[in-house]
Amino acid sequence: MIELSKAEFEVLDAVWINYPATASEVIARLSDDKEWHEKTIKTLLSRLVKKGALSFEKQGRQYNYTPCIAREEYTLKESQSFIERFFNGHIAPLVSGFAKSEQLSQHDIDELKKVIDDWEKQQK
Amino acid sequence: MIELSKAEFEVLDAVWINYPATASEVIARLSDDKEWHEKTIKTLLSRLVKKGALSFEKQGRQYNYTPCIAREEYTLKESQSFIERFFNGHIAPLVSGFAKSEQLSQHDIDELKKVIDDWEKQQK
DNA sequence: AATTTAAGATTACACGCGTAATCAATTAAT
DNA sequence: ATTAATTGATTACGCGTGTAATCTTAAATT
Repeated sequence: MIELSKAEFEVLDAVWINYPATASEVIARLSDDKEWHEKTIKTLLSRLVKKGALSFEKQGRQYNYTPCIAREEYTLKESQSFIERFFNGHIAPLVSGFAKSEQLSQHDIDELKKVIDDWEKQQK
Repeated sequence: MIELSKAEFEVLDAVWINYPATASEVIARLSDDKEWHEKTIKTLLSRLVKKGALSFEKQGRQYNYTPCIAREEYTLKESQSFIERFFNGHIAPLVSGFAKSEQLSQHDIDELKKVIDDWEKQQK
């Protein structure tokens, strides 16, 4: 599995919004939430390329970056390893923890029900 | 929030099994799964103390370590920040990702249903 | 009493990460 | 044609982490 740092993921996340994307586009997308220096973001883009999370094509003197993995794929892998580490591979205890600490809204519950519904339909 | 590294968490996890626990007990508990050197584990115990995750009492020349936080409390915080980072604070998409990739067993579904049931009962 | 052992304290060290600054080269502007 | 600006490449640097080795001191053994 490609291992990304927190900051690297956030940059990749900005590319996922819409790609291919140039460095300046990524910098623009991040400028609202982050106080990162332009140079910092470019460093992170390079590291993402080096790690195989981004590819690029030259367009004049700029690069057009494209993710090498889908967001869903990456977050699934991360979720698996998270749940493995903290809950021995079982997802229910995580949800249960949220429930106990009153972190769940009716909306969350509805969404969860739908997930379960869909799962059961698909079983048949 | 106390920030623990992966290795630190695994050592703390071995203390949570049963405490107070001496260094040798922790080392013994970890020896099955891990190839860690005894010195490595002691380093991690010290770092956990320094970070305020463990406290200890002297017992002769040994220390008796006790966690300063409950496992549930720690994993809840970690889960929150994980779900915030990857799923914008919503838990259902995580579960949904598992479902789509066929990571859910009937048993998981049953447990999730129970969590939902309990939540709804408690709402009334 | 002297010596060995063992526990925790201190030190070590390379690598990844956050956070840029500087360098080199090419394009845009004058 | 020069010069200025901008892009990606390279270099920097302190801190955390994984992974111990060495040091110090007190207890256990002989």
